[in-house]
Amino acid sequence: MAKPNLELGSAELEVLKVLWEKGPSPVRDVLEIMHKNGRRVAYTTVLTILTRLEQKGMVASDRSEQAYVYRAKLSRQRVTTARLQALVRDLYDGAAATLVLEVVQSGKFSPEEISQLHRLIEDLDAGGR
Amino acid sequence: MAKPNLELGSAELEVLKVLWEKGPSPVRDVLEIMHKNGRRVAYTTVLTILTRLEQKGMVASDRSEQAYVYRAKLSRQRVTTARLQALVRDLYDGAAATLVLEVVQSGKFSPEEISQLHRLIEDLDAGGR
DNA sequence: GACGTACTACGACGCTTGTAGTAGAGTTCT
DNA sequence: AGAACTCTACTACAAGCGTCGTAGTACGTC
Repeated sequence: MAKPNLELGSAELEVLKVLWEKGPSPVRDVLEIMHKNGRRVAYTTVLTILTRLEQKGMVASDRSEQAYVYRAKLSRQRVTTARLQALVRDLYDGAAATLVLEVVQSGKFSPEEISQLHRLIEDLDAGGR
Repeated sequence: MAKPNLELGSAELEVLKVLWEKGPSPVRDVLEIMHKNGRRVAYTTVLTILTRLEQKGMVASDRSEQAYVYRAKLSRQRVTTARLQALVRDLYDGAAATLVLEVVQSGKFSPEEISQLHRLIEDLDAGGR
């Protein structure tokens, strides 16, 4: 199975996100959700994006109903980790810890998030050995 | 001061990375380092990229020597955190901890790195409250 | 069966990015 | 001075992406 190229534009990502959160949806629904999120795009724009995503193998469509229903073929986690790994690889030569260090030090995390991270890493540290 | 748009293409990022690691450099040096890294590009390509980066305000050039010497105007950390934050915002509605969880679970960290992260987060957790 | 409505197919356009060639200006060597 | 070399400015071009219009098709309603 060919590894799909996981590079996505911002609009493509936004459409995918709707699919992840709402599950398989027709174009109309995707459009409405994007409108609710403050993104003003035309119906045909969403359709075009979905068509392109399908060409890239990232979504699939079913035509049992009147309109095509699109669903994501890649999990959010898959896309996320691929992107992060690319970031780590490109900018840090693979030193993931360094990146996390810088990110955490940037101070953009709330205290609750830090606690959450703390627990998270602790579990990993304990479970991983 | 206008907040620069931190969106960068992969080639632009690669050039910036050289400047971060080697410090201010003329085009020729950047080119040679990229060649050493296995990236076969033409001199003029690097020049074009640097010129564009300068237009975007991400690098500056000095002409005291024969050739322009370019230096990065943004720190690596700045770019990294901006990118990560964009990722978190776009894909996770701001829930950074969730993202980190997924990344760490992806298993791309070595035990040492996990320990390192552990200490890191612990310090933050202690110091932050 | 004609009409309105919804959906899809196709094409188009402008901007960005990756890539590079060519021409011209400046520097150096002889 | 002339040749060789280096550097920059300008131009170009293809691919990718965000955006959408238009035209055609299918379906339900009067």
